[in-house]
Amino acid sequence: MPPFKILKPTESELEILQILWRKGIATVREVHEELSKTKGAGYTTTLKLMQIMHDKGIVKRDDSMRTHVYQAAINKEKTQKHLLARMIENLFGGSSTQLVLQVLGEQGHKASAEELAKIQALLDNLKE
Amino acid sequence: MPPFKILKPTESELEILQILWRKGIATVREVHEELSKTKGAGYTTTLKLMQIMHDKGIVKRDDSMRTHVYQAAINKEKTQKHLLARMIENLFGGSSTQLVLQVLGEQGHKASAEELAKIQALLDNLKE
DNA sequence: AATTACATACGAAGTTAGTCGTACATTCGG
DNA sequence: CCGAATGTACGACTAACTTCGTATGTAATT
Repeated sequence: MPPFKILKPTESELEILQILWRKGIATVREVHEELSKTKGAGYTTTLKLMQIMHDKGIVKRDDSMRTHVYQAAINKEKTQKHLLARMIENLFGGSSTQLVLQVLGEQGHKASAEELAKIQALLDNLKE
Repeated sequence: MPPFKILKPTESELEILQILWRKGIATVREVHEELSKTKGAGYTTTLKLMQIMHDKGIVKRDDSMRTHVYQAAINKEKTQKHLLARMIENLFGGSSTQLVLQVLGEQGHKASAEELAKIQALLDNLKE
């Protein structure tokens, strides 16, 4: 499965990936505009990061135009699962249940009825 | 709240913290023995890391003996909550429910009956 | 046509994490 | 008492991440 060699995007790469996952496709400038809202980095910094991500295979791009158009090359859910697994291993001694308990027990955890129902369904499934 | 200035321990630091959280107190050698089970780093590497952690205030130590005795200086639950919050924000668009669904839906999620009961209890509580 | 604006490419510097070698001090077994 | 074992301290090296400046080329404006 060649498309998922990249298993550990850096923090900056994650910020960019999130924008790409949300927008689908985007130019460097568009990504940079988004990024500027919460971060103070120059345009060429964003450009360089996205070029490096391209080298690594994290993003794909269409460079048939002068202004290149980027999109994520790695799957959002798989990336989430992988990083979650790392956290469970590194921070919760390998117990995903501990993590769930920590999250659900948190103050201000708000979930809609539908979401709670989904969780309940999964839980019932696990019970036998 | 001065005791929690350190909010982002590195991966290696987390590995060491987990051991200290479990053992309570430990010498460098004890931590290193544990670490060696899953990692191939030299003794002085572990030593150096723990010295750096001490400089940062992540661990405390008793150096009245020749062999220093270390313990974690930051709270396990607070560290977990903090890093979890970061991940929810950075990777799950702020939705902790999404994260829970992701974890519970994972293949190979194994939990004992007691653990499932705890989760169920929290869930009932949320449904109120 | 000339100037301005905007795009990519890329070298280089600053930072941090992780690794280890080596020096040196203390303790222990013979 | 002497050598081996064990401890800390610390400098240095590598690799990765992030940042930016500058070069260069293309499009647009006037």
